[in-house]
Amino acid sequence: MARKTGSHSEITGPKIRAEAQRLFARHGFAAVSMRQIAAAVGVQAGALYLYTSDKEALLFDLLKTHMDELIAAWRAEAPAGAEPLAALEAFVRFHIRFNLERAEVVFLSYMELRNLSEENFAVIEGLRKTYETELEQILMAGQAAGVFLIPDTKLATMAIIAMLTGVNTWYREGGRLSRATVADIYWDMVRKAVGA
Amino acid sequence: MARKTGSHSEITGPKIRAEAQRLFARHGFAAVSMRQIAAAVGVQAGALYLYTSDKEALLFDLLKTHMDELIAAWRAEAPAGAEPLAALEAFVRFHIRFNLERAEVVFLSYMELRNLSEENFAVIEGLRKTYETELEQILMAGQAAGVFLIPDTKLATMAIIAMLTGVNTWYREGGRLSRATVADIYWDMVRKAVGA
DNA sequence: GTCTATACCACGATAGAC
DNA sequence: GTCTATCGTGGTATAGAC
Repeated sequence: MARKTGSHSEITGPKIRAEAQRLFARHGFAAVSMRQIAAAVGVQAGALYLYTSDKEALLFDLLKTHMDELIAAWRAEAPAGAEPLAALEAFVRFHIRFNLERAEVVFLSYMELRNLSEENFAVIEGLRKTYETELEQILMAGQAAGVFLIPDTKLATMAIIAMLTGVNTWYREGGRLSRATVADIYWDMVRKAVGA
Repeated sequence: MARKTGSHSEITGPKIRAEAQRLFARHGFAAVSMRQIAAAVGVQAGALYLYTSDKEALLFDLLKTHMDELIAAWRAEAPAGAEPLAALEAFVRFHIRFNLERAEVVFLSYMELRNLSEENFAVIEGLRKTYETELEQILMAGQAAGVFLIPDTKLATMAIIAMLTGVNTWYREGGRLSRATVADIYWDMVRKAVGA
């Protein structure tokens, strides 16, 4: 017996997060209304509050989950005990691939931080810092081993991450270059930039 | 005889743009109301419409002016007939300096493009493309002359601009490094990245 | 050129029926 | 768990007095 209403919490919860992510990425957090999200999910606006305490919590949940998954994915993939050069190459390829696979939420992570409360902002910033430190430690190890020639590992960390994340702003599926080719080219530039 | 009301259009116009830029950069275009802008300027909300046709036109005016000034400033400063290596160094130092000097509107240019109408978006994108082409031509000239070793000048253009613009996300006045030192370090990394 | 006043609409969030 | 209905607020933009 199909019915129009009833219990769908296992479907509705993830669907709300998915639609919110899509709409926030497309139009911006402040420009998207709870009514729009509800319409995209197929429920009434009031029903959203069964799954989230308020609009900001919805954004924070998306960003927090993303950062946790980013760090966990890198740590699962990082070659243990590898030489700095191999570790750096792994990082470059991982960052480009992971960010292209999750372009929407990556975009959110860069654009919508200021819509978080002070406490929630600090949480996301801390996770971002944790991720950046993973790269910086590779650079420092390579510098100490004499295989990299980097004037400042802190600035090199920021420069490399900005450069890699920038791929998301112009890459289009089905364009001139495949993801693998883009990764090859960026790895070439990063390798040279650190003097390896 | 001072009077409370009267003609102030020569002051009010620029003041509206300045306050709008500050508020848009701080809170995001969609999150700032016309009432907030008016309050910061010291007029009533309705008075803003003497200077702008609507809220989006205010944003477009800021971005268009910025892009025009960016391109004009670079063309005024670009060393005429210089070697590719010198031209690239000039570009790197110019981009970092100009963007740090105008951090607010640069931030807007990256964050608020989606709040423009289709036509206005195309105008800004065209100007951005024009600016990027200035760099790409330097890279192509150096590649042709054999002084650069770049796998793909298009990607190198995007990578370098992303890397340089990224300085704006972390640089704080009075921090560990001066602007000049930051420019030195970034120039070192860019120079190596292009194989020079 | 700026003001007050306001039209009109959409917002986030909640209450209570089913 | 979802619905309808609604509260209170604040949004953009305009009208008309001064």
